[in-house]
Amino acid sequence: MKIDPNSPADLSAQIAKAIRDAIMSGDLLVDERLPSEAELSEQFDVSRPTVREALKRLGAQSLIRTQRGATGGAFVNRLRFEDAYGQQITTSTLLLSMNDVSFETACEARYALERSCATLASERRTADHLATMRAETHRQSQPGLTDEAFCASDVAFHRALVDAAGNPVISYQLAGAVEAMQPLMNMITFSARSRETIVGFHSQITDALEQRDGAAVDLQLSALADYANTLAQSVIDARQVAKANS
Amino acid sequence: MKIDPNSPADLSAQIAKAIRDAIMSGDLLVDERLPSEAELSEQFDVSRPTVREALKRLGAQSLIRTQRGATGGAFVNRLRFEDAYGQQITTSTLLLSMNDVSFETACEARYALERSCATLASERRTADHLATMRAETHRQSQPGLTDEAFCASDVAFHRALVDAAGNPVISYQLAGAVEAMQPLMNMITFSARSRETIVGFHSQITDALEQRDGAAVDLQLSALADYANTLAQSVIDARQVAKANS
DNA sequence: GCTAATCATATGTCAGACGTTTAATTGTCT
DNA sequence: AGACAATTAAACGTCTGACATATGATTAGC
Repeated sequence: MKIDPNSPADLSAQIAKAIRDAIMSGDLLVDERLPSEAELSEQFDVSRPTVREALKRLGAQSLIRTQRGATGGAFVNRLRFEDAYGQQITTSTLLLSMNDVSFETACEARYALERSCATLASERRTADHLATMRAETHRQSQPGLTDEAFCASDVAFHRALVDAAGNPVISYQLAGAVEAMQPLMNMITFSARSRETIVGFHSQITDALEQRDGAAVDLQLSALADYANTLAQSVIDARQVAKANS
Repeated sequence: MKIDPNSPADLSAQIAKAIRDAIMSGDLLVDERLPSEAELSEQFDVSRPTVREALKRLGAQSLIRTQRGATGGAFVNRLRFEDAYGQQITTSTLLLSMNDVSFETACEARYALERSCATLASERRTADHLATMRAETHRQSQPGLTDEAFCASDVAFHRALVDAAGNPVISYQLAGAVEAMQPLMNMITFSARSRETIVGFHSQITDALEQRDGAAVDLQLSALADYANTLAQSVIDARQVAKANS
């Protein structure tokens, strides 16, 4: 673990990189304790605040955790899927909003990826998954639900579908694709009729999953994707008309 | 933007959260300049090092960038897909290695997700994509290639396939799934014969893509996934035998 | 009017100090 | 001897104040 002392600036970035590399290469194992901040500052020949900035960088990526007290310090963190979800969702959401990704593109990506777990999900779905999906579908049919709550329930439904595939890697990768859509979905005002249509799709998907009919799940997801796009397009059209009239 | 001054510790985490929320909610726009560190430390009523730690956290997530000098400061960063790739790959790789994800599970996820862009890729692939894929396939058939180089080329091939779908969101999501497999693939010693088989799959996939035959692409990917699993299984079996004999 | 020196601003870094948390050690009492 | 309480030490969390450095803006000089 060494850094270049002559390079212009960003010592904390260099230190963070050195430690990150050590973690990724296996030089530092999970739950291993890093030297104390004082020791690190001596090793790298920098001040303690600089070391701390480096450690905060790593902490932000969940690569380390810190503990106070006598036996405290910085420890290599076992990165758990649940921990990574949050970051994944944050990043995906910002990517969509900051790069003017169209609803269509995001929707296409989401459903293309989600369809990829239709087969696995129909093989492995448990009663729990079905129960969650039915419960969310039922919630979505309640009158008086706000659009935000409807969208949140929609996300929960699809999360259950993805989790039914029983593959944590898939669940992780799709967390971003599914959840990052929520802000885009929120621009849509869901009429009673469109909610009814979506609830219908959800019911059919759940039924197909119960019967372990992967092809039918895939088909319904595809149809749902088309419908979501239609809804979004009508919103966009309406806005254009409004703009033209103003 | 306010924080709770009575809470026990981790002021920098609270400040980072406050700013992160401001960015995600749209209160802070892309390329907007944050107050200077001195101003922030006054606003939040903390010292400058604490503010700096918060800013480093955000910098680690590429949410902000900093610039030195008179008109410098911290700016809300436009998160680009290319910037996000790196983090995505780092996180995915660590998730696999730290959670004892089996080759089978990772492979299943990777190919399930990758197959989801078979249809789109066959509709949208350009001559460039095909050229890249053929070039990588050719490289893979060169004798004397190290296993690492073979794997790297394999990744490049699949990246081109994914990019052919022409959807940046899909490319981003799959970057993690595809690249994170590389360390796992590296445990396999590719015999001349197994390389030949893989090259054969790659050729057929490229051919199918050229003919815009999405179903065939899907089929070949599926077969390739099976073959990769077979290879990995033989490595695992061989190790078990070796262990039993030792 | 244009170039060059100066200045102001803001980040990058350092040194030293104090507070707080936490576990281990020590000391005392039963 | 054993259990509980007080002390101590290690480490992180934070603060203050300072200096170094980069960079755009300003000003002086030609």
